[in-house]
Amino acid sequence: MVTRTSEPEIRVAVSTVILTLRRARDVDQPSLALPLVLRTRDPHQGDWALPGGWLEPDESLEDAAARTLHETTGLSPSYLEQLYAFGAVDRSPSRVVSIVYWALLRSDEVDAQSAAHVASGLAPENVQWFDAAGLPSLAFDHNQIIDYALWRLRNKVGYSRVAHGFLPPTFTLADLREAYEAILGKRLDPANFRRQVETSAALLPTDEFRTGSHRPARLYRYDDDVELADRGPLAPEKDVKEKRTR
Amino acid sequence: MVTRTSEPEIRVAVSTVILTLRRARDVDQPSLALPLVLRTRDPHQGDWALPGGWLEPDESLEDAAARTLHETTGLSPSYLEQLYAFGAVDRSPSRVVSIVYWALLRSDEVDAQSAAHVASGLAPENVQWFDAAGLPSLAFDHNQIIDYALWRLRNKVGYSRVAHGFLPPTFTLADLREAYEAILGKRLDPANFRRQVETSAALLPTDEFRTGSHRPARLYRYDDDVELADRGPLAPEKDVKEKRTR
DNA sequence: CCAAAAGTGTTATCCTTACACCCATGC
DNA sequence: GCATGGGTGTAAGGATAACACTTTTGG
Repeated sequence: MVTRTSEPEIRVAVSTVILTLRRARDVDQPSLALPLVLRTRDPHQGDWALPGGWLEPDESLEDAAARTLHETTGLSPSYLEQLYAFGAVDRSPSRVVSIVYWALLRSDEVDAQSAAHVASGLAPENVQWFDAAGLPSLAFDHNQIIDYALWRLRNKVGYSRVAHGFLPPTFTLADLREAYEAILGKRLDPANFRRQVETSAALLPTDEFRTGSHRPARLYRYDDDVELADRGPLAPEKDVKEKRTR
Repeated sequence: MVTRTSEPEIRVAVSTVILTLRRARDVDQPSLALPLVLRTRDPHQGDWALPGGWLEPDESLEDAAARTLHETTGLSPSYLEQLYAFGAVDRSPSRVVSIVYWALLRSDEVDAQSAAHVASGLAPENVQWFDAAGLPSLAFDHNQIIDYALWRLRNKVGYSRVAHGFLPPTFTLADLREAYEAILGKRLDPANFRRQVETSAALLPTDEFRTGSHRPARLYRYDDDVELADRGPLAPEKDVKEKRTR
């Protein structure tokens, strides 16, 4: 067996596709949006790119994703999961292996965290939010990466509760359905949607109702006790900790 | 924005969980097995570990997985897909980010390639095949990694044709069903299984039959023209090339 | 003929889908 | 009242699962 040692010219970076569901003015349907960072140096100077940065020796991949995302955008996601490791030789002039994560965040949290980021005096002028449909040509292979993240989100919304990442602790079934519709890009029957989420038993009804227009709608919350094996043996540590303290 | 540069102490490794379906003596049901390599140095000297090695600067992640797998075991898989990037700080004494792949290979190819590997004079005594059920305690986090690979295989067999990786070009429906049964760990109704794969339209019947015992069984082959979006926008390059030359 | 696997038929059940319909509130 | 979204009912269609049954070979 030949023993080899890695050369230092391979660097490890992390990037994050962080999505939110925002309701544009004069549009009733919310749509997916994500922040991009304007590159201020080569390679790809002047192009938009995913927020990210280099992996530090003393932090895990997920920690690095959360840190670099926060440093560049001020955001702290409500959901964070590894997407894929991209390592083609020619994806960057120097050799970079990028571990990409995807994340979700409520739009009101985006607003609050962005405001706090601006108030802290850091430079936000390099960050801009784009509608996920109709992106410009991005730096590196980031268009392909975002396509893959959106595909994963569309897939996963069917067998997990990732939509939770877009919603406040309590929400109406119409809120949940709107999130599903925006993710899947198609309208869903309200009656059938209600029965499907009810039989899945992942939701708990509360005694509260949202009033303000027409018939009040019951508020629901997610049942944290429901086991869902959407990540298999790679259980997120957060869940484990939550269970321990219960 | 703070600019950081990665320190050279982070190294990138690749490992591969390569599975085969082998029929043990005196057992009618085939079972999943995988090769492990005995570690000859610290850390974890004397423990069994996944085949792998360091990423070289001029090769892609997938190329590195195929190369290190071949160097350590002599095997060339029929199916190869990225599994996950593992990067916990404490998973190794030095900082190593491991990009792990999972792969499939027919047992007769395993035998042929292993024999060729031995004949070429390389050291095979460090490699041993283990039944996927009932592994010993392995080096690093490799037990967890294998659990995740098996989970992915069980999931993916339902909506893709990964089972193809265990089968020769033509095969009977009983062959295919045996592969599914071994992967899923449960018996399947032959009648219903037949109808499911027939309606999925991923199989083409041939004019040949396998004889030798009882009623001859028709041989089928996979229909390469069937599109399956099991990897989303990350289409393997092999498929693209095949389409171009068609 | 007999055993056993290949292959077909049938039925119950569940899930999905489409859509009619009633309910409760703001205006 | 009436428009509108919240919520229930219902029936058709398809997928699944269980299992009886027929076919075709080797011995």
